[in-house]
Amino acid sequence: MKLSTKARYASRALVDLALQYGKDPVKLKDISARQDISLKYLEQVMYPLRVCGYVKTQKGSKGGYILARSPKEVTLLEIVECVEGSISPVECADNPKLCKRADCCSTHLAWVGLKDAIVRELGKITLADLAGKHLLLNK
Amino acid sequence: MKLSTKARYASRALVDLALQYGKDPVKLKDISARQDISLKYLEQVMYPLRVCGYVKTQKGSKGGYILARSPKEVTLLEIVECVEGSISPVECADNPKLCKRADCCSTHLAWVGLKDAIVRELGKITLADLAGKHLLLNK
DNA sequence: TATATATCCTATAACTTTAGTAGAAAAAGC
DNA sequence: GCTTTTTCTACTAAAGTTATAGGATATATA
Repeated sequence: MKLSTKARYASRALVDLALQYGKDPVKLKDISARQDISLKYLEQVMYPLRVCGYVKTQKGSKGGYILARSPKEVTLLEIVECVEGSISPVECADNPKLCKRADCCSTHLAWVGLKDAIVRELGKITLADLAGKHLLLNK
Repeated sequence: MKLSTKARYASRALVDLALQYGKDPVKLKDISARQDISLKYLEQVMYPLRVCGYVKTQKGSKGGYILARSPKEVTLLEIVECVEGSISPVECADNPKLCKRADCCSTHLAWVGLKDAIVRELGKITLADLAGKHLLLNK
């Protein structure tokens, strides 16, 4: 039940971008330095976030990344699911047809409940929340 | 954020045992057949559950496994943690010292919240709940 | 006491995922 | 044209997952 480093790095990178929201594009090199994440790896982490529309990019000199949506509108749930795929702890919670026992299996119900709890928790945390907390912790 | 098959198999095996609670020892061979889990793999899954004291065993002919505690007292959280280790989605939620950023990192707080949500959800589901649901679903 | 049965324990192997490196192409600003 | 930065693909090493296999040990019963 571990979160991948990709999901953790993506979350930290987007909080970093949220703190610069409305300003000039942010170079990955800078995020890489601030967050202690390899630039080359960070590039790969950002890729799906751009495809999903969470960030926009500008190439070349003076280029970089900017948040494509308001920090208030982006939740951790979206970020994690964009990078990792479904947050569901078991395949059958997303698609009961994958398991022939799903309709008579009491643990199936429990895993669905677990998934719902995770979705509720991550779905209520926005980048704006995290950016605000960051400012509190680092003032 | 996937649950391992070991955790899922362990849960199903213990629900199976809960349904026979108070009766004779149950052979792994029977659980294996009912649950469609390889006998040899199931042996490995059960091993930590015995070490943690969730099941007792009797060797030899007429032997098998029995639940060592009342189904009402055993939660999914305990089962998953026994088999997988900590349920925490990130190492730093269990031990902040593992990450030097922990005390100034807003995502750290979010992951701790996520862990708490998971612990709350799995901690409230007992084997008795699951056995009861099983009987409802299969009557 | 011999036999059948079941658990116990360790080793190993195939497969998948994770985490990261590398390099070159493409675009943009100066 | 040069520098900077993103873009895209390929590759690799290490770790984790999901099993299978075989023999040792213990127990009930004939």
